[in-house]
Amino acid sequence: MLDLKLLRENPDAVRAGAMKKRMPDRAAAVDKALAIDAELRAMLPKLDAMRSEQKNAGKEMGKLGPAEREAVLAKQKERKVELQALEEKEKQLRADLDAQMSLIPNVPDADVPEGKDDTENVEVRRWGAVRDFGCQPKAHYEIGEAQGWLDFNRAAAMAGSRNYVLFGDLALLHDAVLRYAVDLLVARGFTAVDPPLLVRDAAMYGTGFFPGGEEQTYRCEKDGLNLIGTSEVPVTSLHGGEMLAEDQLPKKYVARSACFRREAGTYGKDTRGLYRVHQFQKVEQVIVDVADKARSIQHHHDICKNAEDMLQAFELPYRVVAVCGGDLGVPQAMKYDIETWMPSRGNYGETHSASRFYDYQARRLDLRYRQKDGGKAMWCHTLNNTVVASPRILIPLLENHQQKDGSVRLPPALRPYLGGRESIGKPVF
RNA sequence: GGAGAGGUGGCAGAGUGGCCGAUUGCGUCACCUUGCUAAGGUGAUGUACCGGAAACGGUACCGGGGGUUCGAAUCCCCCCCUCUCCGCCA
Repeated sequence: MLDLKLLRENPDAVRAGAMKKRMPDRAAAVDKALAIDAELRAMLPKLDAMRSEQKNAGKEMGKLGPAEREAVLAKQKERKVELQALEEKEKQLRADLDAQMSLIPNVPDADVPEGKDDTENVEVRRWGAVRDFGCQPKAHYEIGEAQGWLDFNRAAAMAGSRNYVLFGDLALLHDAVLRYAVDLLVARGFTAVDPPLLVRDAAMYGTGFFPGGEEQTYRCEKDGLNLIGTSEVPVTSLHGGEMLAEDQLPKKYVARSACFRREAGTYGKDTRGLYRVHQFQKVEQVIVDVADKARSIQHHHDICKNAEDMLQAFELPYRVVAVCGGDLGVPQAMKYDIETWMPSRGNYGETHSASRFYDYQARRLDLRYRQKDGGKAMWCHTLNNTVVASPRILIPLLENHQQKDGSVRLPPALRPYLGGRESIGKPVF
């Protein structure tokens, strides 16, 4: 949610922001919101005055004698009818305004590149040399199925497409990367969190996934609950409705959770393998801090570095891209994606997504803090980034570290999590 | 699933129809006093919105939504949440 004042003072910037995100419908919400706001403001002074009159006259009544009382009472009843009509109108306008406001996207920062979709994201930096295999490397699913680590058919039979079963050492590797990610972040001062996976609409709305993301979300209609697509939702919502003290900030959380996505509208896209699946595990970093743009940007770099350090420890080549306007979501002000080299795709594939929101989520979540020394109540700033999402990260791990015989070398960082072994798998090719 | 008790400001906790935007305590801030790891005194201290250059004035908000009433934190209805007891259960 944006500040209504920003909308009034600089509607062009907000409208241009929505257009930069390639969301013309949402840009239209700016004008709708302003029109409703104008109508509301036109009636408010009159409404407030009427209420004031009504209130004062009512108070006086308590002190009046029976005769005068009758006269005032009659007058009051008249006013009441008039007031009720106005209040009905006010209520409607406020509801409409709120609906439009919740559609208006966060304004992308100046450092967000222009562009229509992910093909126009701009590379910021690159790390690691892409390995020359000297032959066609195997895809992760070829290695995984040959090793008996992966089964898509049985998964599809019981759960539908875009599902998988991990077995044996791959299941252990899956757990190892997640555990490594949690340990890394805990060592850097983050607090581990195990959050709810089923949340109310308010949490989806508060983090900006609703309205708009309903089609991507599994919903338990009976209970009015939603399966999270990322632990960003419950973790950012943790302090929703609270008034934090400035010296409690920043809050730095690292959550490991299952994530669920319907992937509606992606039929025929990334159908093979572990890239696009309905259910996965993710370790997510979330920061809640004071309303300071420079600090948000610093955090943004820090959480990117956390993810990059992990990829470097995994010895996986990656690049960081600045996500362009057209590929940016509704609530983000700026986003970096980290893409890891995936030989089977012959390209970098998205494995991480680091976003900063400023106070956009905090306003929706009613997430505030009080400034030190008796200062004002302020909306917090929020950020988040993937540390690791698996099984997607298993794609580059298997493919980049595969050996000729189909076994997979383990980077030293992961060995302690797999009994000290230097590789997994037997010769299969 | 059944029975009961509750949800009030940063926190604790009063308030059962008008004198309540809300006693009081704690916390916080300012000033004063005094000094010896401290204490005491005085005052200020919610959020949002509207009008205003500002001072300030006004309105709304006592879990959420409806209703009764001239008037609701207070009465009625629905929903949500928390706690206790019983049942069931990984």
